[in-house]
Amino acid sequence: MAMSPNRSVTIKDVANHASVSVATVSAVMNKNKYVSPELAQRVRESISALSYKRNSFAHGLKTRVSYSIGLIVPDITNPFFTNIARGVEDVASAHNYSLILGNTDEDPEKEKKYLQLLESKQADGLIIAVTARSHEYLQSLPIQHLALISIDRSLFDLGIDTVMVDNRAGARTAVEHLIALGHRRIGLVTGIRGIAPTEERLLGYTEALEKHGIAVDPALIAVSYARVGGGERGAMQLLALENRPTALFMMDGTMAIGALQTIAKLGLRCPEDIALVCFDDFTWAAVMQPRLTVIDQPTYEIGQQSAHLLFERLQNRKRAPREIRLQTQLIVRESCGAMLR
Amino acid sequence: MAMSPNRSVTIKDVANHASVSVATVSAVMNKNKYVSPELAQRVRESISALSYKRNSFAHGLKTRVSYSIGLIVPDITNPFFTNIARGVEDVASAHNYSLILGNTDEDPEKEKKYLQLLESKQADGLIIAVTARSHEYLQSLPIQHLALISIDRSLFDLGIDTVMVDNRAGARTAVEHLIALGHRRIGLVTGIRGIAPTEERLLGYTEALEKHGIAVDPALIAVSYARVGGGERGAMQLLALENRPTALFMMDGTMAIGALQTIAKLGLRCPEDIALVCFDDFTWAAVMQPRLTVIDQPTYEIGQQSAHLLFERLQNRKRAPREIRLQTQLIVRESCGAMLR
DNA sequence: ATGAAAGCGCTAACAA
DNA sequence: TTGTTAGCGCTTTCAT
Repeated sequence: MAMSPNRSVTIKDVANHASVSVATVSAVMNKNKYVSPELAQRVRESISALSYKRNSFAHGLKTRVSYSIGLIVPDITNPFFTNIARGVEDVASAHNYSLILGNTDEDPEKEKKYLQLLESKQADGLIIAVTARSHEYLQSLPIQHLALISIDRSLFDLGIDTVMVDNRAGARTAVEHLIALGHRRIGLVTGIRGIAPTEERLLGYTEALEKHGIAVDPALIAVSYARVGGGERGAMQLLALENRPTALFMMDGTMAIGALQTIAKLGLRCPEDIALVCFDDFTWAAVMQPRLTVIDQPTYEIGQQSAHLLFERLQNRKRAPREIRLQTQLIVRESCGAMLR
Repeated sequence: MAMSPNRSVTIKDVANHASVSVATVSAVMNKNKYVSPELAQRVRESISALSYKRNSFAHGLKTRVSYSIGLIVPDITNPFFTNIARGVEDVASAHNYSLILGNTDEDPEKEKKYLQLLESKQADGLIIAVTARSHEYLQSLPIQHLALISIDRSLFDLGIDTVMVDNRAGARTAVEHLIALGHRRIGLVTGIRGIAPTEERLLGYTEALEKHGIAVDPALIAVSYARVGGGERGAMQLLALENRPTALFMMDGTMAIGALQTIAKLGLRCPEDIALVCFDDFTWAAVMQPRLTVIDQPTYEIGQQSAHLLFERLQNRKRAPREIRLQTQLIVRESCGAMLR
């Protein structure tokens, strides 16, 4: 597609300009051999005079390192992943690595496509929130080449470094908070099944109910997807019930927005008629109506830590896989109704 | 940093496996030469049998195209840029290009660093929201190599394709809306100076006031930066005035969040005591308190269009530079006080 | 219709 | 201490 542009400055040009060999130029650039101060100086001057920049194709062809890593998430537009991306990018950039971004929309086919792209680009590493049942692709990857870090979803069983949140505890906390507030019929709107956050939060929800002797009513569990529209749909399903829940636990922040809209559309009030708690905090949570009670996830840290893990592994391929579980935090605001007391 | 991994499958392996020459393999991959159907088939089988993926270093070294483009924005965490990124990524991905992301935080030094990174990575193109006065770097870039598209901020004067919004009209609309609502003392909180959105919106603000015979009061203009904290600070500066404004026009959505918080902190109500209009809409605008009256920018489209422009230019380096101005849209909700009537 | 081989720009082993 | 050169995997001209 792109037309071939004219030649740019090569290491040979620098060598000629400084009247040294290309090996010498290479040596000063990589500081991996002794070069006399005078020559080194001359080379540096030529480099800046010609504003030479190393061709990373040639460099990578030789060394097999690309100085770039991938980040594959379902949707960068979800603030949860936006903040993760920022965290990853900040540490990648500090290591002089560049970040290649991909959105899967939870579609295994798109995931596969990005994986192949990154493989052919020889990315040194990859941080990925895998889609549901995508493990077979991962297995077939030349994993020894690509340092792999799983985020949000666990691949620890496959021996892959993982950074995620304690979903079960988070969900338990949320539901117990609602129970403490007197709720017995607590509706749950989940994201897609088959990914760790959904399954673990589901478990936490169940545990909390059982612990307090409340039977789990399958009718109160709506399976949906992590978008505003998914929240609207899931909330609608539950609130349309004859014997509708008095509280809603939404598994994702974007879904909580949707739930709020559905509640309003039905002419109900939150928290007076329906209490609401959700995962994910927002920068603007304080100016929402009602102000959301949330299970806050340390999003930026997830990004940071996963990138750290990645660079660690790049340096030591054989260290044992690690699973980092970050803690969530209940932030009580208005939507749960606690302020009503 | 990364250790050298073991060899992967090369074109030579495929050639051996299919008992043909590497030239033939290359020909079937690139479909640029006649290859007999039988050989082509054999090659294709070998490729998938060995799950061969072309080494993009070698490919790029030869062809000088990297199939990757850069996107440099101030902060991906600002929803305005998040949506742009999604738009860019979607079309890049459709072209089998990958997207390299960078955040500048409006710091010209960071911008320079990314520019160099992308140059050495031989990115085929770059979509950038330039920082204030960064034009000298851009000039020194081997622009003939790198297709450049400017977004949000204009570089059209430099002959560079530009996609932006009609800031002046947007600001005028916002301010006239406030004037129509009876406001005379309209405070303005700007982002950093020296970038087109700030300067053009400032112009629109001034024009609207003058058109209605209202003198521009410099005390009502606070210069700040596009973050929640920047909005808090800017709003505080204006609301602390003895003769404080009755309405606030915030140049950015994140700043509007900050303004709302400041208004609340001062014990004022929006819109009853202070009316508010801002640039940028949010997915969750409908569930904010108050619901924000905004000048909506077509963020996703900015991303899409800029990427289209980029691929267009990649195909035709010499077409005349184009400036695309997208229109904004006033969305009247509660924060302006229009609903109070 | 297919293959041999040069060469893209760089690194690193080896020579001098 | 510095330079010569092979070769990374691919594309493409030129032979055959």
